[in-house]
Amino acid sequence: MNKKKEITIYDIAKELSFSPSTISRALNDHHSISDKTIKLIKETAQKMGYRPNSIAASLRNNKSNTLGIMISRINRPFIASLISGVESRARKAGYNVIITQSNDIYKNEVDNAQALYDSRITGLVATLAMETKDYSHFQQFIDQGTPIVFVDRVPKGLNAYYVIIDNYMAGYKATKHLIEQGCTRIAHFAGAQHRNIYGERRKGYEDALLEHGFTVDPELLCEFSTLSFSEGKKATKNLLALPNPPDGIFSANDTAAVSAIMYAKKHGVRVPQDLAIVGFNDDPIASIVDPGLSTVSHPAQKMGKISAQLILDHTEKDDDDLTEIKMLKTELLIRESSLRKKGPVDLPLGKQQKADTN
Amino acid sequence: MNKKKEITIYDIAKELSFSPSTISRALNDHHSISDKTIKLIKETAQKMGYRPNSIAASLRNNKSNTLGIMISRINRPFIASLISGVESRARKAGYNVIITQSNDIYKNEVDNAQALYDSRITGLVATLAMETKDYSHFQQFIDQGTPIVFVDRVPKGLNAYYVIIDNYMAGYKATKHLIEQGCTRIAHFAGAQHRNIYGERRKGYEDALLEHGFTVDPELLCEFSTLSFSEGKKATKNLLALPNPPDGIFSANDTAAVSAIMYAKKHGVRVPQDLAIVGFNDDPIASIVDPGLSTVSHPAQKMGKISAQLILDHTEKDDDDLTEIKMLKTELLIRESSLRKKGPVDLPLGKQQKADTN
DNA sequence: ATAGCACTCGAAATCGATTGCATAAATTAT
DNA sequence: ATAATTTATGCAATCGATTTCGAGTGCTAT
Repeated sequence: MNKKKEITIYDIAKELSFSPSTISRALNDHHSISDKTIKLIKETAQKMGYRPNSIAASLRNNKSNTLGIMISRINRPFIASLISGVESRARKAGYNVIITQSNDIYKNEVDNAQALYDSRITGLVATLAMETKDYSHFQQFIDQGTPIVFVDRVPKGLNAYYVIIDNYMAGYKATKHLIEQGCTRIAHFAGAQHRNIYGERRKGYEDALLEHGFTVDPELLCEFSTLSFSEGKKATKNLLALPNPPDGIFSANDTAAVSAIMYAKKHGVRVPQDLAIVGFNDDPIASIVDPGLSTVSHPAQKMGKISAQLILDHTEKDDDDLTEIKMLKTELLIRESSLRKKGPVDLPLGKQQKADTN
Repeated sequence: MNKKKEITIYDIAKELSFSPSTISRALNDHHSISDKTIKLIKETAQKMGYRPNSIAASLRNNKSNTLGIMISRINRPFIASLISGVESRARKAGYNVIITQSNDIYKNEVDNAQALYDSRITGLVATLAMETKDYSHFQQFIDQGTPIVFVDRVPKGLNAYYVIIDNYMAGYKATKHLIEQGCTRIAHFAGAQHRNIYGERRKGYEDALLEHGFTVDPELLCEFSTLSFSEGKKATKNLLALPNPPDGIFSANDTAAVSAIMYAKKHGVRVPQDLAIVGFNDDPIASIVDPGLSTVSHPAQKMGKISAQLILDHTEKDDDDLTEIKMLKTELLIRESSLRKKGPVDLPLGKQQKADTN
């Protein structure tokens, strides 16, 4: 092996006949070292090719300059944006970011929690796996005073920060919008009901119906386990085969909503005239599908940045109270998939396209 | 603060009147500790709530059980899948994964390289920023014997592993397919030419044209800096306004290709009859846009897994030769955007849809 | 002139896990 | 029965940076 020897502060100390303490202090701009000495030491360090060993520093300081992320799967637009936000904010502050994905499996989430704990992360940003119903694997972080920020899919009642959106109101507004567009039988594609976001979106849907004089028809309420493309397709098929099919669908995500649009189109059901559809998330596919999918947009990147910031701020405080809840605004983006009435609408017109590169 | 004291192997040692050495060995199933003692120590560790401090282990072992990832931006389907593959393979082997994104900016890439180096990562998986032309920030890893796996967007001539696809052949086949579909004036949306993937795709395009008796018309060669949606739209507009507009486009990514489809549709140009289009990557939008976008699919997740595996395998060898090149197969997925001729085609029919969840 | 203070810097302990060397006991081989 | 192993464990150094005590120098104020 041809490994070059690594330069440590001891090497610099020997070179300059200083003590390692002085080197360390100089490199960290400690006030008790003269400017001249600091300059000399930094220049020498540079010249010798010194690079700090952050592992050693982490051990000594008992903190790792690392944030941990627990998510279901990276390969989803909302999640990718969330991570992106966490990473960019964290790195600006000199923190690394470790990612772990559960693939929505509870056991993976527990294992990942162990791995992140063992890495002595400074803080944790977590969205729950679809399966997760027990939260005891988070207790170790709380016991150690390691701040947790739960984002989007969150548990109830843990001593942690929360960064969420108002799912109830978003579901309410989306359904109300469909009603205003003249829909009288509105179906709902719902996710697993023990997960807060799906339960709340559904509640918003139901309340909007009830407040406008409709009833909640169980026939029109489709509960999905994953809200996948194929699940959406199958549900759409069933709905359209009903003796009294719906004329509107509010889907708890865009994937299932898009599958509904595509199925409907293929079978001669006009969107939005025969079937108006609203999704959730504003994934890239929402602005690509034809007709464009009306949907609820999350500020995903922003949620990530805020999550990272909460942790960074927390480490500078000395109290261990962290019950702050940040609820961010969503926006109902109205595209063609739900726009039946011409003329002015009292809601903002959604963006039609999104730029992206590769 | 209410932090519980952390349990270390010293605490276990005191509790059981063993030495810390014995505790350490027992927890690692060292052969020189009796089964009985191992069992006792592990049970006690469990009972006391012991959790290993991987930072301390990393310092002592001078390796971190961490892989580093350098990518342009997470928020792209190909990249997200790549990361997903690295993460899942790495975690199975007990490694953490640190992500860094450059946003295609050279300076960020250099800074991220420093941060990853300072974290003493076991290995690095990297795809280059669009801007990057100088590779000296990778030298420090090579000097230390830290393996680098370059994926997709790779530099030339560094002592590293490579995981790539045959961009030349993919570009050649895509163009040939358009020719076979009857196109006679085929445009190309090209990316920055100093980046290998875009240069190679273009070369494949040009050679396919030449070999089939066409010439390369500079008017039809559009070089993009980012291959974004808006860039694609503008280029399509220009092309269609030509006195002699193209009847086919091979785009080096899907985003620009989809923008071309949407622009053409909006302006009464029929796809594929008047304008056949092939993209690259098989992003989710490719199977959502109408007509479905023919495209070249990458095995992104697999590339990630292979990259992680190369590093894991490398750490078990003791030679420092790492010039292995893995070239993976791509597949031309033919959808409606390029399918002019009915009847049998000598290429496999692409998948029409992809499932995803949220 | 001497106490008081600011400024520079060093010695040594510390963070927690690992491991080469040494030791002692137990088992096997000759 | 004695030598040769094997088994089981401890001591102490080590990884590299940080930090608590000090200690020494030079300067100002009284």
